[in-house]
Amino acid sequence: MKATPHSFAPLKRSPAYQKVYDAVESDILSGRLAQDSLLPTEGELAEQFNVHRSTVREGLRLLEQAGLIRRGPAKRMIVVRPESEETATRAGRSLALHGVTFHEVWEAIAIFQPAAARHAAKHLDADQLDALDEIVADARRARTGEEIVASASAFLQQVAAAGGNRVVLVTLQSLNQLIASSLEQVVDELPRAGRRIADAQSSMIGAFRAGDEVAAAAWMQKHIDDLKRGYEVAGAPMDSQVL
Amino acid sequence: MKATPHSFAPLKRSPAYQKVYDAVESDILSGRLAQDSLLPTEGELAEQFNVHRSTVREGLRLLEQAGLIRRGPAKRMIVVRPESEETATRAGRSLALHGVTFHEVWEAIAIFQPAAARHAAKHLDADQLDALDEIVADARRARTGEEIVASASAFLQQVAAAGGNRVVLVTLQSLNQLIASSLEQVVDELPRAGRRIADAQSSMIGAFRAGDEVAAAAWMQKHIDDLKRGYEVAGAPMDSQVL
DNA sequence: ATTATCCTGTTGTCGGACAACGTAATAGAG
DNA sequence: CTCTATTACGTTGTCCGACAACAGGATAAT
Repeated sequence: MKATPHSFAPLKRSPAYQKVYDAVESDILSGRLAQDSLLPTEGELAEQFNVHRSTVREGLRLLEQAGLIRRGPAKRMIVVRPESEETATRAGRSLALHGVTFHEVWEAIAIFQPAAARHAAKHLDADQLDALDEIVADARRARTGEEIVASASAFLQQVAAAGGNRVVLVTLQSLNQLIASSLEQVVDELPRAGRRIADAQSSMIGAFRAGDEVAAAAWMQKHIDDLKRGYEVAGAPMDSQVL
Repeated sequence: MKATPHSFAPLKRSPAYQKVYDAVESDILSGRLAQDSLLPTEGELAEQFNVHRSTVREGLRLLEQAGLIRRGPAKRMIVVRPESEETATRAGRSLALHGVTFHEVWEAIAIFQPAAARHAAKHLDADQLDALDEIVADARRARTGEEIVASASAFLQQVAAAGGNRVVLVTLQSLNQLIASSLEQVVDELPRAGRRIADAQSSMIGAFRAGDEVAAAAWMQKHIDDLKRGYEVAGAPMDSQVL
C-alpha cells in the first residue's frame, strides 16, 4: 500500500459563471453595490469580466435565485436584500422535502409560539393591538376555511412581529407558512372550529392588553391546540407530510 | 376619473428559463424525479422543452442555486435534497444581510430555546442524556474560547434534537449557528464565563434527569443569559450586526 | 491482468443574431 | 405651450451553431 502522505483538496476549478456569481455577491455583501442600485447591463458585465454574455447570464440566474438581485425598472437587474418571506418559503420547502409531518410542524409551533406570545405581551403597543383586533374581527366574519386560515396565519404573524425582533419574526414566519399550507388542504372542515379560534384570539388579546405574559402564553397554547383540533376534525392524519 | 372597474393581475409572462425551472422543480418536489437520479442531459432537456440549450442552462443554474440539483458523476446533474445546514446557513446570511443585531439573535434564542428545553425534558432518553454529559465534560475541559463556543453550540444543538422533531431542530440550528458566529468574534474573553456556562449546563441536565420541565427551562434561561454575559464582558456592543 | 491510449458523450464557453419589450425622445394635436 | 401619439433606442430573452476541455468507458499495448 502506498499510504497517501497528504491528501490535497480536490482543487475545484469553478466554472466562469460561478466566478461571476462570486464576484457580484462579494460586492453586494460588502456594500460596494448598494441596495436598489442598478446592476450594469449584461453586455457591460460581459465586457468587464471578459466572458461571453451567456456566461454572465448564468451567473445572474444564480444571483437571482439567491435573492440578491431582482428585475427592476426597464427589466434591468437591481440589487435587493433577500426578503425574509422568501427565505421562509425556501426553508419551509426544504423541510417539506425532508418529509416532515404535520405533527412535527404543529409541535414546533406549539413550542415556540407561546414563548413568542409571552415576549409579545411585554412589547405590543397600541397600534399593534388594534391590528390584532382587526384580525379577530376578520376571523369572526370569516365563513370559508380559506378566510379562517388566512386570519389565523395573520394573527400569528402579528404576534411574531411584536417586539420588532426580525429574527423572531422570520423564524416563526416559516413555521406559520408551513402550517397554513397544511391547513389549507382541509379548509372545508375548518369553519366548525372558526368560533373557537376567534374566541381564543380574543382572550389572548385581553391578556396582551393586561400585559399578562402567563395568560397570553396559555391562550396561545389553546389557540394552537384549536388549530390541531381543526385538522383532526377534518380527518387528516397527523403524520401526513406537509407540502 | 375613469374609475378602474376591476384590476386584473399583472399577468406576468415568465421567461422560458423560469418555466424550465418550474417544470423541473415540480417534478422533483412531487417525487417524479427521485433523489440522486441523474437529470437528462442539457441537450435532451432542450429538446423536450423545445427551447435552446442556453435557456435550459439558465434554468439549471436556478435549480442549482436552489439546492435542488448538484453536479454528480461525469459532470452530469443529479437530484438532491437541500441539506438543512445549507438552509440554515442561507437563512442566517439572509438575516445578516438585513443587519440583524446580536441582541436580536440572542433574544430570539432566549425566547425559543427555553421552550425547547421544556419540551426536551419530556423526551430526552438515556443516550441523549449521556451525550449531554459528554458535552459538559468537554466544556469543563475547554480552555480556549473556541472550545467553549463549540461546546455551548453542541449543547444547544443536542437539546434541540431531543424529541426527534426535525422542524424544531432546523429552526434552532440556524439560530445557534448565528449566535456561535457572533461569539467566535469575542472568544478571547469567553474563558472567564466558561465555568458559569458549564455549571448551568450541569444543572440543566439534572433537571432533565428529574424530568422537571420548569427547572430545565429556567436553567436554560440562565445558560443563555450567561452567553450574553460573556459577550458583554468582551466589551462587544449588543447592537453590533451579526455576520 | 494491468496500464496506457483513444473514443465518445456532455459540459463550459464563445461568437453572433434577432425579436420582444420598456423607456425616453420626438413629433403632432389641441 | 401642454398633452398625447409615435418613433428610436437600449436591454433583455431566446435562438443558432461551434468548439475546447473533461470524464468515463472502450480498446489496444505491455
